[in-house]
Amino acid sequence: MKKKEIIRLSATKIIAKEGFCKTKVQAIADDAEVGVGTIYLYFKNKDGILDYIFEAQHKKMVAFSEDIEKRDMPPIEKIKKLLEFHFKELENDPNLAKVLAQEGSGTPKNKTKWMKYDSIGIPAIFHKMLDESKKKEEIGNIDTEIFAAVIFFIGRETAYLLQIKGMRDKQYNTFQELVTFIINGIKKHD
Amino acid sequence: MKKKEIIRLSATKIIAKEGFCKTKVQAIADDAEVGVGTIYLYFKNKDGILDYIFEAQHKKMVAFSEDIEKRDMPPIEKIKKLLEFHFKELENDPNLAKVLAQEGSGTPKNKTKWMKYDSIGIPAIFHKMLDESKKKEEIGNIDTEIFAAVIFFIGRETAYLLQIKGMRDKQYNTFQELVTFIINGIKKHD
Amino acid sequence: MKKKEIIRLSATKIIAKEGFCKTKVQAIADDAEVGVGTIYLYFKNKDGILDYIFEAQHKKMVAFSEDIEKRDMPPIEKIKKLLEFHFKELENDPNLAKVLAQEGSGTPKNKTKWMKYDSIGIPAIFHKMLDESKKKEEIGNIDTEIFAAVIFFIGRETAYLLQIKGMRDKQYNTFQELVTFIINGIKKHD
Amino acid sequence: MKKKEIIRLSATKIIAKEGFCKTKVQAIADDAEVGVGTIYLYFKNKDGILDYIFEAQHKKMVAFSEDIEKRDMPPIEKIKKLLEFHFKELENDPNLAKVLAQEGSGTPKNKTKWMKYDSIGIPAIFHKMLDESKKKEEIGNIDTEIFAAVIFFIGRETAYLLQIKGMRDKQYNTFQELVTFIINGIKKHD
DNA sequence: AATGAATGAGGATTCATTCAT
DNA sequence: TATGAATGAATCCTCATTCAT
Repeated sequence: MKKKEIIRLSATKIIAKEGFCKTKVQAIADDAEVGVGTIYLYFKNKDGILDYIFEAQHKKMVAFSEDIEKRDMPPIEKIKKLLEFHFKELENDPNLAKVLAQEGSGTPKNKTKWMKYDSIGIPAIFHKMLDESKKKEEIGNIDTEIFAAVIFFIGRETAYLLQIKGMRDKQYNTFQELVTFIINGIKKHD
Repeated sequence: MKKKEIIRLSATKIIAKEGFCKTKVQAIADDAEVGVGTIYLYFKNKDGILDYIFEAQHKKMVAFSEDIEKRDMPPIEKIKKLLEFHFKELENDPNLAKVLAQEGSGTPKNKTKWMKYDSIGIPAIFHKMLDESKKKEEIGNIDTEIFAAVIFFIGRETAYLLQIKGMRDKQYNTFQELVTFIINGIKKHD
Repeated sequence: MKKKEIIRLSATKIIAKEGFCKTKVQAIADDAEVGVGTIYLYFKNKDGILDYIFEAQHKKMVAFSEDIEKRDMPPIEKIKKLLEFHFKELENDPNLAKVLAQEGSGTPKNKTKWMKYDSIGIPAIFHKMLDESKKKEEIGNIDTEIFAAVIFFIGRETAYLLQIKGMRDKQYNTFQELVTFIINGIKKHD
Repeated sequence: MKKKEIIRLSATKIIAKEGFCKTKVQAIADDAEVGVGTIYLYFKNKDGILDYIFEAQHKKMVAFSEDIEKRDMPPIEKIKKLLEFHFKELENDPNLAKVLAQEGSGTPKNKTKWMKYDSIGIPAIFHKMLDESKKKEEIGNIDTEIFAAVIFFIGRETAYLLQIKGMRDKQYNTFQELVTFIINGIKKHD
């Protein structure tokens, strides 16, 4: 694997455990089995590492959503598919889920470029889908912007919670339940 | 007001803006208009300040939930009441919402006593209520432990989001919609 | 003495011995018998210390030249007086002389505020005096701007040389000879 | 041209602009269009590059002085000739002038072999000539050792000043004036 | 001979904490 | 109680130097 990716994975692991602020660049270097200096060959500074973690994940999500957009299905099904992908990703890489949840929740001011873009970009995808779905009267009269963000964070938090609480065995069910919960929560009720 | 409370409020304000790690004790002292040394009269260390913020809020929540428990009403109504209180609190003090959401999401290892207790204690209350509600078949067959935590965090996250996105005007509606969303999401569907 | 002055003196001593680049802030702190942190209470950064050394000396020189300007004497006498003061200063504090000579000779780009002002300001004083003297035909038709700078540096270099070469005993004579040398060098010769 | 010479010229250029301490070996490599590693084929370390710059110039000066020594002319004329050569060299390569002036002024302790030798060797030549001249009573009763060094540095400093102040057009005259200044300064006055 | 990716010792700076007043 | 000047451990980042290719 490329050195940059090795560093990204080690950083994700350490930051998940310690939190970004408490993570020492040296610790990442040690885990990645490279010298500290090497990290600075691939990243401008410590923030740059976190930024890259967000960038990598963000690009994956966007690629998937673009793919889904092309397909012909009811908007609410698209939302379901995206939710499933979103959750599946976080389920597969719990460290990543932790980092995205923990470090993505700062004030915009303190966010790096991709952190900002991530917490705007992904919810924006959900937002667009929710609007479509609302137009077709599949879902009730909710504030789609806020709900898009809420849905986005529910996934991250849950992946993180399962991890924290050592409930990895519960994961499959939980994510399915969560998708149902969200779909039920937003569907039009008479 | 007591000095300790003045410091807590200043700390909440600054930490909300900067994040705990980047917050300098000096900045809190400046905002509270006391000397740095004074802070150390009331708090053992920097972590102690954050701990106290969680402690204060946690105690409020517990007091309310104990009050509600005594009353006679269907469990799902209790959940609704607690949710409304939870949201109302965060709505009234957006800085507090930010701090609780941002700093509450660390690894247990890095959490101070009350931070841990807060994210165990409050969800535990929801958990108990959800279990009762499940027994009475008001809600579907969900993993109540996880959902308790999810619901707890949805509140924090949303209060925080509204604040960040500068949508304070949307607040009243959003919180109502959110209560509906959650209640619908968990209710038994045929 | 004020802490800031103690630090300035220690810095002058160490920088004279090691050169600015090789001087460690810790070494200055050790010599001044203060903590490293203390230095940063009084100076913005390492450069700030050097800057202050130049500032302090510059102000002394300007004060003396303003004093001399008020007096009534032939311009060439004023030059002589200023030269003598200039040399005397450097003679009394050889470490200072070294620092001013060594670190004052960088590219403007690398100079701090007062370093720049010093190597412009002091020669400017000589320049003005030389122009006056030239008008009165005391001195020959030389490029006064360049000579002002040359005279300025001769002093610094010489003080420095005497120090380096361990010829402190020669000092008194040398500086007198140097004044004569310069005065003879610039005087009108038939 | 030989690689070593290409590197020497690039180093002279960069060091003149940045100062030795702030010059990065990589920057020299870039300017010389060679790899960093290549530099270490020709020079033991960074100091070695500076040393070589002094060595090259020193050897030129010594060659000329040896040539002049053989000729039959009054000592003061020899001094004049050497001064002219000294100035002409620095005039032709302003970057070199800067480097010699800036980096030649360190404490002996920090000087590399040739840096030391340069500021001992060249002044020694002047010293010898001044002594001869003094014996023939061409010049006054000055401390010839100190004046030799002073004269040596005046040249470097002036070449450097003209460069810094962007007065390249003034050069020819200035150097002539300077020779006159020095000769007048040291000549016997009745 | 030539390269440049990799290294890690070293140094500037920060900031939580203390303690004399 | 209240203060803030002083401290120094801790940490990011740089850059001279090496060495496998």
